[in-house]
Amino acid sequence: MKRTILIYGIALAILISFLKFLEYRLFVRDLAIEFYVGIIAVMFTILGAWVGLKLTSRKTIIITNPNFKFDESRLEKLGISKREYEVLELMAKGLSNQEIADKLFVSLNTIKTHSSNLFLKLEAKRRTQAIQRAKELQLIP
Amino acid sequence: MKRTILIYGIALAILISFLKFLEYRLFVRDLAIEFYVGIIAVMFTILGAWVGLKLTSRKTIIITNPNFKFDESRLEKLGISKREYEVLELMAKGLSNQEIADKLFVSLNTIKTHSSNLFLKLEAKRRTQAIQRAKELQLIP
DNA sequence: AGATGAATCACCCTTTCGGGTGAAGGCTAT
DNA sequence: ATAGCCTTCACCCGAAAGGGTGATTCATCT
Repeated sequence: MKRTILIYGIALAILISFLKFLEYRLFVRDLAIEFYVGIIAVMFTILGAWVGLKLTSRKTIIITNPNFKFDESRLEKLGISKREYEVLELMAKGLSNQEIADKLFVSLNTIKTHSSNLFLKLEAKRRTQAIQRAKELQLIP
Repeated sequence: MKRTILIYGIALAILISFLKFLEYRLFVRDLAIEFYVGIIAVMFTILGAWVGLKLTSRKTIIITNPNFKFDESRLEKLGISKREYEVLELMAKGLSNQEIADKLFVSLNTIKTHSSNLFLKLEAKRRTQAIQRAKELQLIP
C-alpha cells in the first residue's frame, strides 16, 4: 500500500514537471498550440484511464445474495431458455444431472442436452465454470 | 452497439469543439495559460477514466460478497488445512482438478486426495455441492 | 403450409470425477 | 523418538460428466 502511494506520487510529480516544461516552451516559442494541447489531452486521457482502472479493477463489488434481482433480459441476451435456466439453478445448488432429471421428471439425456447448450451459451467447459459465469452475469444469486 | 458508437461520437465532437473554443480564447486574450491547461488536464483525465471504465466494466466483474470475512476458526472447526482450502478456492472458480494441479505445481493425484478429503469434511458428494456448502458455511465469498 | 425453435430422448464415445487403499517424507508436539 | 497430522503421489475402478449426432413432438411465427 505504501509503495503504491509512492509510485502514484512519483508519477504525478513527473507529469506535473512535464506540464511545467510544456508551459515554458509555450511561452518562449510560438509553436503550434494545438500540438501541445493534443499532447496534454492524450497524456491525461491515458492517465485518467489508468487511474480509473487501478482504482476499480480488483474492487468492483457486486452483491451476490441479498439484493439479487431476476432479469429476464439478461437470459434473452444469451439465448438461454426457461428450461435451461431451471437446470442451471439446480446445477448451482450442487445437484447431479441424475438428480436434476428426477426433479424435473425428464430423462438424464435431456438434462445432458440442456447442460451442453448451457455450457455453449455461457462459454464454459465445466459445470463449476458455468455456475461461476452465471453468477458473474447475475443470472443466479 | 450502434447507439454506443453514436454517443461516443457526439461526446467526442463536443469535446473537440470545446477544445477549439479554448484555443480561440487563448489566442485572443492573454489570460493565465495554466488555467486552460488545468481545465484540459482535468477534462481529459475524467474522459480517460470514463472511457476506461466503459470499456472494461462489462468484462471485469468480480463477484465479491461484501459481508464475507475470512475466518480461520471455521476452517479449524471442520479440520480443513491450508492446502485443502487453496484447492477449494480454485475449485469454486470453476477450475478442473488438472488445472488446479498445474496451478499449484503438484500432481493430479494430489489434488484428487485433497478434494476427496474436502468432500468428507464438507459432507459433499460432488464438487458443486462442496462449493455450495462452503459458501453456506462462509468459508469462501 | 412451411420454417423455426423449444423440449424431449437416444446412442456412442472420451474425459473427468470420485472412492478406496496404500505409502513415503516432513513437521510438530509430547 | 514416537505418534500424529499434512502433503505429496500412485494405482485401480466405477460413476458422472461432457461432446457429437440425430430424431421426434409441439407450439409459434411468417
